Amino acid sequence: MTDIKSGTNPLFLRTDEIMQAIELLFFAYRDFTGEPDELLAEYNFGRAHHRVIHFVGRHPGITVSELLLILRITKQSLSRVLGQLVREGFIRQTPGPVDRRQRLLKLTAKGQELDDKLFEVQRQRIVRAYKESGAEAVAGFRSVLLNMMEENDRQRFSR
Amino acid sequence: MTDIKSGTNPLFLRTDEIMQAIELLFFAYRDFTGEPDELLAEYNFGRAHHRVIHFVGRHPGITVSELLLILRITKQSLSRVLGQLVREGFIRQTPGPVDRRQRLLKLTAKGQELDDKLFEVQRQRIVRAYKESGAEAVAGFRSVLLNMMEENDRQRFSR
DNA sequence: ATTTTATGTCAGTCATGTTGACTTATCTAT
DNA sequence: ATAGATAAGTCAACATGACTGACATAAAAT
Repeated sequence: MTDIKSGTNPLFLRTDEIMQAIELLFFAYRDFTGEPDELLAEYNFGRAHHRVIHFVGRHPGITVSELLLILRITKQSLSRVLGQLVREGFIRQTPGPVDRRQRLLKLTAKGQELDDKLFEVQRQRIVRAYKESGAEAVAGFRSVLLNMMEENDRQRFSR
Repeated sequence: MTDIKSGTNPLFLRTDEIMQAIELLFFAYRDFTGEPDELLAEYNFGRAHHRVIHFVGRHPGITVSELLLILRITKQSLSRVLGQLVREGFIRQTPGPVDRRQRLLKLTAKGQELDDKLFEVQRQRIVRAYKESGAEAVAGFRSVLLNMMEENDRQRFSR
């Protein structure tokens, strides 16, 4: 049961390797979100706004409940940031053509502009890391992260 | 300048690949922190407590200012969670033997026990992801995350 | 003796999450 | 046609974890 104690444990599964993985994720995620956070602060927005802009940008016409499923937060939490984004003209809501209870979400030109800016700072960091690591490493990076997330979300990445 | 428009752009640097990287990090990090968060909630602790327990566990005798440098938060923020952990007997503070202004931090047996529990849930997720991806993928994963973080923190991982 | 450093504390604010209760409009099924 | 379910929104209260700014104490360094 405890791989830790069995001598046959492959190197990459040893305790200190796992410990390093935990810290790698902590430091990389902290820096990955740091630059966008600075940019968002200029708009008096936070990371929650970023996530909404990102997923609406990626899925134009997404409904509120679909967005809630992705973000895994309550509608009250979403309501606050989404309300701000709509009031300030970053996101537009249109009634669903089939089901008129739905509010389909889309970025406005202003919202798209912010989305582009946010993407650009993250793109630069990722491109640098990808270039320095090479195509093969990138495939490994993708595989490990995919296997680390809950199974039902992995489908988003199948092609 | 814009690699996006040049046709010579390698596959793994294309816009949609970078976009996927952003989402991979979001979903993987969300699930990576989800289980520890549930465990911590039983103690009325949050993610901030986890980080303190983790880094004190990894660096017994660390000083408050060293911890602040790693976490990149203010001492007032640290003070609240550290104070709780000390009052509730998870961390012990001892005056520095050389510089008596310092408070060297160590986990108590109780703190070590929680650290072990937290490590175990994260270990299981990482081991699963590592096993399913293989040793080569793990090397790529490490490389990309290392190159994604700020340079001065990379030294922690050099061996 | 003075200044700097390590740590801690008080007070107030902000962003982002939570629970619970309730409303309105609209769709679905009997 | 009506009853119930669903999509979305709102009000209120609360917790966590970040922030700024001001100030206090003890010990080290100059």
